[in-house]
Amino acid sequence: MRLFGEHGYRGTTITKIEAAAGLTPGAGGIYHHFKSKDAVLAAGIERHLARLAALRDIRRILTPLGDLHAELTLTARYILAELDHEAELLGFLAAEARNRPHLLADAIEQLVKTTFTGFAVFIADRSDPPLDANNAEAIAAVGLGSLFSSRLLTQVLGVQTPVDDDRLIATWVEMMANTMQAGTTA
Amino acid sequence: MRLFGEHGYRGTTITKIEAAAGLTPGAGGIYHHFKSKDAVLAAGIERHLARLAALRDIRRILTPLGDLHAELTLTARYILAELDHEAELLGFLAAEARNRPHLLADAIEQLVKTTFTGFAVFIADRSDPPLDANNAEAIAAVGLGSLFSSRLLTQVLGVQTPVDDDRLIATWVEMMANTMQAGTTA
Amino acid sequence: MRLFGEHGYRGTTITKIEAAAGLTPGAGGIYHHFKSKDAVLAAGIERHLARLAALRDIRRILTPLGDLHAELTLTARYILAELDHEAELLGFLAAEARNRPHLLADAIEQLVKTTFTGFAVFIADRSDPPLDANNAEAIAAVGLGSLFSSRLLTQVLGVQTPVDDDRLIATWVEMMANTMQAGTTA
Amino acid sequence: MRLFGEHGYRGTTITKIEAAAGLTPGAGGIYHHFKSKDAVLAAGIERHLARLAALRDIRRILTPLGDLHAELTLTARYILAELDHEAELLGFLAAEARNRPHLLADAIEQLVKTTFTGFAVFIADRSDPPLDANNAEAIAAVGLGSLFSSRLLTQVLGVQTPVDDDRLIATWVEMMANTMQAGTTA
DNA sequence: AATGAATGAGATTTCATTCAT
DNA sequence: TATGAATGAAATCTCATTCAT
Repeated sequence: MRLFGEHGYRGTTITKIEAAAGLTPGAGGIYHHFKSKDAVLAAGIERHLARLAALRDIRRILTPLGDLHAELTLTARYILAELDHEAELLGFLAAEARNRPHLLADAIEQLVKTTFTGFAVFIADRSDPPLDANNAEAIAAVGLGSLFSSRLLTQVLGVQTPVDDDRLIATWVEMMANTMQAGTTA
Repeated sequence: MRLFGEHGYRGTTITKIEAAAGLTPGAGGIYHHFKSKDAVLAAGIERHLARLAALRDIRRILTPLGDLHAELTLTARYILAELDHEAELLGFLAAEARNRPHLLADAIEQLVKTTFTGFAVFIADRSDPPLDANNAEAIAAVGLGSLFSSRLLTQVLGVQTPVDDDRLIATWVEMMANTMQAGTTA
Repeated sequence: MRLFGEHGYRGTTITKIEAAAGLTPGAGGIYHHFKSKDAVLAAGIERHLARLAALRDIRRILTPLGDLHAELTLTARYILAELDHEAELLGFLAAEARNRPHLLADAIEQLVKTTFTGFAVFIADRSDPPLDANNAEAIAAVGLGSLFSSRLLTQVLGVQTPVDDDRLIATWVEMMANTMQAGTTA
Repeated sequence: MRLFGEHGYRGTTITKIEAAAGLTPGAGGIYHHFKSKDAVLAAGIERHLARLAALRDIRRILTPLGDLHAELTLTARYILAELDHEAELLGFLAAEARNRPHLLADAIEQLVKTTFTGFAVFIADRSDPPLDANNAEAIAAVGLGSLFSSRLLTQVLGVQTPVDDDRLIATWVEMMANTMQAGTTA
């Protein structure tokens, strides 16, 4: 998966995979373990998905601490950490999402959608006054977008953001908390 | 560039490019116009960069209208429109950023950094009370991130976001305005 | 087709074909002329079939000469000559008929069936007294079988028959004429 | 031998043979029983040859019954039955005769020549008036050819003959008897 | 400027065979 | 005797690039 993440599907040759796995390069040794190059990738994605599934429900870490700022900070840190942990998968998704949708649709679903929904529910619940689902969804989109973006820019596009994590998180928490407490959106 | 954006560098064969350009596929006709496949790509990127350069300074559209909400709405629309317009380039960047950094480093700089800096200056100036550069930068990062993310997710990862543009922009404007007027950050 | 006839489908490597065609062996040059190895074979078979089609109707050479012996001798010579001419195709058919029925079904039809039917009609017509279609068919099967066999044994199985063509034909003509004139079959 | 007959030499992989033999496919288990793939085939052919050797002399079934028609019918049935019984070997011979003559030359000799010689002797003896060896040989070639052909066409080329066995044999017996009793050949 | 044709390099995959366990 | 694992060799096919016309 490291190779796939770094060089994309085509760029990751069977020969390189074999070399990286300690097999004689070019001897076709992986074919005793996987049916095809596609199958190697599928197995790699599967492994990542299994891990993601274990952490599927973001709400598990969104337990009320009584302090909204603390909760938001924790959430932000958690999401960034997760994205970092799945950097390989993310890089690969970015490079190949349009080429191999069949393999990746599920991976993307899990990486993005559940997080999004979970966060929207959290926002609706913890806002004061409580927000309707529509507004909560929109706020979740804006909020998560900021965090995703931070990693997509660096990990996918290779841009170095001029704001470090601590500052980003602090600002983000402030903005989210403001929004959830003022609670007035269109 | 459409081909490069859709299929990546390796996936875009010289033969396909020739076919798309009205030359006989496989006859090597492009080599009368470009020195190599790399040169075709470089020229394509160049063209996009030229266009971006013309729009380089986001501040040109951030002229004070007197109404912060209106200004922010305009800004958001403009940025999303720009990202849509450069979808091909964006797609290609995502797929190949790690493979061909030499060609793309500049493109990315221009696409992201200038927008970012310009927006940060706008935020610093229009906040009430005025913010220092540090805080403005962090807010710009969060704000722009949301917008970038919206396009990166759909165009690069192929995820369909459950919030449409109008709602996203409205919410985003609200949050940004709140932040810029309350002005209290860590 | 010579190569396919001699070494079968798998035994005829693209590399050998290229070498035989004056291309650099192993450089994939045929792929500018044929889509795949299968297509090379298909084109070869097509060419043979076109030739067979031109000679499709054996009855054209079975014109009445007034002399049954002469007619039969001519027929035998003609059929053996045809089989010799299509030796490559025949060899290939024998080697691959069970592996690649899709490509070869037509070829076999033309090589065998039309000859068979045409000959049966001739027998029915020229027998004295005339024979019904059933009997004529059976005699055609026995008669053509002898001739086919002579070539199948040598060309396909590599057996050298101890009887030369002239003697074989003379005997065959005698037996056929006997049968067609005595005319009593079960 | 079933595999070799169905898929040819190259098409029959060691892996398939192992699977069919109840060994773990791909583990190389046959190499404890045979030195090489060639040796597996050689042993298979050997076994068939042993069987053929037992039946080597067609004359054993050509014992005079006093009734020529009956004797010929029996002979025809016997030969067709033998060819059916050795269908696997026959199929393999057709597919590989030109590729692996070293392994098969003997097999073919035995399958064809002894039958041929035996039958020629029978014809010479039982004809009335007795025929010289030359004529008998030619008649044997024509006669056996019809029977061989019937099986070669169906088993090797996959052609369905429009004449069933009973009718074929009846006609064949008639023609052979006619010839052996009229006895006038060129 | 365009094309038909070719080619070196390299990609994925298959397979007979070997070998330590 | 059987197996998991590996490997050299080779097969089909792709592709960027060149070149004479």
